[in-house]
Amino acid sequence: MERRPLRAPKGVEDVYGPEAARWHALEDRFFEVCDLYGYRRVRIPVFEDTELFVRGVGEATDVVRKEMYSFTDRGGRSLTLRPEGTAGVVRCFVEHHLDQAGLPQKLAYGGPMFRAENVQRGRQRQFNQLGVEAIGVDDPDLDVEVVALGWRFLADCGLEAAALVVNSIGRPDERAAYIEELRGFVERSGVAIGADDRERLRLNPMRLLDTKDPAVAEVVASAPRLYDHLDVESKAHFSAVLDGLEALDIPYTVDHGLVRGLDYYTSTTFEYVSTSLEAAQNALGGGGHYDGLVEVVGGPDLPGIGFALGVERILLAMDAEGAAATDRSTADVVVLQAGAEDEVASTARGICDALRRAGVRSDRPYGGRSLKAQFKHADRTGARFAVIVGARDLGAGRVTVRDLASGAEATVATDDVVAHVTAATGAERGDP
RNA sequence: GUGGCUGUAGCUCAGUCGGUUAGAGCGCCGGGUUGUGGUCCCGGAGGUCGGGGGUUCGAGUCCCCUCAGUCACCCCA
Repeated sequence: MERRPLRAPKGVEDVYGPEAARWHALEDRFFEVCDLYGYRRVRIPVFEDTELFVRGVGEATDVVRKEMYSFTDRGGRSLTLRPEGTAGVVRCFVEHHLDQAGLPQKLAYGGPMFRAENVQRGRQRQFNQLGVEAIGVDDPDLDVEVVALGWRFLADCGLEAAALVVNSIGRPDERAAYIEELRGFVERSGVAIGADDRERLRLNPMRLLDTKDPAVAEVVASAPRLYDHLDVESKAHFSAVLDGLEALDIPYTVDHGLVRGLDYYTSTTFEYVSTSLEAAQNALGGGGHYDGLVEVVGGPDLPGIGFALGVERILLAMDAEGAAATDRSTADVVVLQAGAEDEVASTARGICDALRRAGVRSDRPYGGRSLKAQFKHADRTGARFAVIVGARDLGAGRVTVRDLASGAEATVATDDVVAHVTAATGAERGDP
């Protein structure tokens, strides 16, 4: 039989040890902030009907054209591992008629997303996002709330080198006229257009606005601006959003060249970027309005706005800024055995169980090793106390409790161990 | 898909001009102490030198191929 060690597939990664604790802390913090803002958790599937993404995200997008993990199931259905979260949340909203539960529906989600891309720093094939969606009400103040939620969360993460970029890309009808004008302008300019940009011009001319080609960028810089083609209503909405951000002391920069990669975006769009990361992976997250999406998925004509943040990117930014990772201990108490007598083992087992039932994180060094080795194990867990169970004290119904930091020891009746330990740890926490 | 860089112990890495049995630090296990950890001392386990082929008396070292990882382009989180 083949014994070659198996490795995780390219583009996925294991998270373990202190790093896993960091992830959980980050996710917990995110949902706490969501709770503060009234966004309720929604759990949506990891795979969906392929059609959802083709329609929702858009056929012309890179995501749909070449990055989807699609497969056919045994029933012949085409399914796709979700490349992003918004389409699924909106599908959930439509399918369960959540509009009947009152608008706006404010939802929060998180989890892995999948894109068949080439791997590099800050970009995996399975990556994790945290996001919110507010569906059903068109109000610039709701835009402000969504943008603020993400901003405050990033601040909670200790990210100081974060920046907010905002833009408005208007409604599809406003864009249609502009796109023709842009295309004509670029063609008339006579600039040499590379293969990449030619493709963009054909499929998704808006993307030309963030071209990497300096010559094209120069032409685009002098091209007419989309923002100037927005009507009074759209501009009023956008300036109301800006006013709201200012009122909340959230710093932003307006970039009329900010174009997002997914087709469903309309109106307000924004990105959170880290100035402590290289440009290739400086996007911590982004979002915007998606006013046609609910209808595209088969629901009523309702607006929506949301964002998604990349967990890996936030962690990278935290590393770059030197934000401390807290490495929590895995036990408060470790119950050791001096000797292998049955009574010693069963007492140790019982004490450990009693501690756990009392809510004290407890562990035992299994494997019948030397007391010295057991102490080393206790050290590794970061435990505060070691309880030593051995024949010497057990005859008197007692065990030893050692404070691993100070070395102070107390001899305690086996029945009093839980009270002794909870009193000591409780006093430290300041509990009554 | 394209290009650069890197593959030696669990981890980080050294390995001279091609030369005897491939090393170090950390980590792990054991002992010093049969009831006491962190420090210290001693010992031990752990390697298809990414894989295959070639050159050579001799290859971790040179050449070719290949695989993997990584960074970057594109695009994004």
